[in-house]
Amino acid sequence: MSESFVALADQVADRIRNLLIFGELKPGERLSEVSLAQAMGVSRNTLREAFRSLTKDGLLVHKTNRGVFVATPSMGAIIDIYHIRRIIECQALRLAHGHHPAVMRMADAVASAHEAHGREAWRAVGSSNMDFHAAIVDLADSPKLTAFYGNLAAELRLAFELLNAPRWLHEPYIAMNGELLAKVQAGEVEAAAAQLERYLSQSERAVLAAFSGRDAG
Amino acid sequence: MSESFVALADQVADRIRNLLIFGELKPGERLSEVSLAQAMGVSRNTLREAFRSLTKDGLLVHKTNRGVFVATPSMGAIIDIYHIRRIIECQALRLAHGHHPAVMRMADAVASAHEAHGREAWRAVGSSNMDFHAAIVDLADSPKLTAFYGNLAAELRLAFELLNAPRWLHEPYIAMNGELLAKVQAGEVEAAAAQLERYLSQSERAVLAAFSGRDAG
DNA sequence: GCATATTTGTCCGTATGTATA
DNA sequence: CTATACATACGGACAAATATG
Repeated sequence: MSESFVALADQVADRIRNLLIFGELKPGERLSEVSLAQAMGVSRNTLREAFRSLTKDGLLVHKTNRGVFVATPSMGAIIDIYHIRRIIECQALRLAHGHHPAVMRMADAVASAHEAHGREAWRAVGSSNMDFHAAIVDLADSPKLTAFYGNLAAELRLAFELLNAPRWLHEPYIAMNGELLAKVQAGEVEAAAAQLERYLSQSERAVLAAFSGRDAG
Repeated sequence: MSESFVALADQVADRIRNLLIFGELKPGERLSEVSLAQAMGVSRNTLREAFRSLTKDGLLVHKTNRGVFVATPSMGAIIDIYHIRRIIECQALRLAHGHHPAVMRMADAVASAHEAHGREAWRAVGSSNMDFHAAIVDLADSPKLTAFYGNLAAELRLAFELLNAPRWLHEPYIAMNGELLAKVQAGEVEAAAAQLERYLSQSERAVLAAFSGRDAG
């Protein structure tokens, strides 16, 4: 349990990451060194180390002599993320065999998305959908790719938070995830990859549309 | 020129990165906070921030209460890296069109590899080869993917350094890079992708063979 | 455009815990 | 087992840059 003791700065980074994921820190918001350090009960130096970690992950942006801010995903960043997702996720599907342990995690994600849909818990639907795609990436059996994808997903989460339309963003994909899962379980990986390609393009268009339609000023 | 002023910790991280790339810091070596901070003329706090950056990149590993060490790529890590390279580079090739600006960088890399080969400068051959593959990734026009690939390449460089057989590791691929370039320029992207797939598998086997054959104790 | 307050960037001293000889 | 060396973390200090009135 106390096996891998993580450094304090890493704990702080994790706490901030959670604040970001749960939307308690809004994109664009400035994070004061002194205030946050005091609020979290750590020194400024420790907090700065945590900042550096999160900046590397693209969750915070660092402006010299001005401080760190919660990253505000740009349209270009979103296009980039979906572009990479098409490359990585579709290829991971092609390499998949139906009895890979990650397939069970895909099934679990579909189930919990359905359950959350019944409760009209749209943000929970979104989380399940993201679990589904993380499981797809895990089909590739690559720790480094999994970690990289985790960063992309976290940044995409910020964009979803910014758009603040969880039902519109997540509901349409519950059924599609189910179809995708069925194809993978049936071993029709090429068909699954082709469908995911269209799927991701549709999702990208929806996000970008919502993005350009937001407070246009 | 002084447009983007980088923070001191970033400058320090870059300097350490260069020491790693040029093999002046060997894999497994420990980096003392006090010594290095003094040697580089910065405070320990600043150095620790740099350490955190490089640890995120996988170039250094952090052992709690023991300090930071130059990463020693494991066999598993190398397999992972080649696995990801096949996914990313081959797909980037498939998406390429022959007049993409990155194609010129591929050609430049082939030319400088030939030039270095004439001088029997094998490490320079290796650098050119890596430039060639970085250019392939740039065919995908994805800043985040380019950055991610840069991390993989830096870690792979550590492995090459560890093996210390630059000619054996790099010479065989000069010609292959030329063939690959020709196919891309001719628009035969699918053939190029197939060839790169075999190419990378061969390279992986060579690296792993050298890896298991090194000081087996 | 100027003076002032705030905040970051960086460094130092030091206390504490942990690992190793 | 003791001693030493080192990483870890904290708080204070000051200059430089930025924001504010």
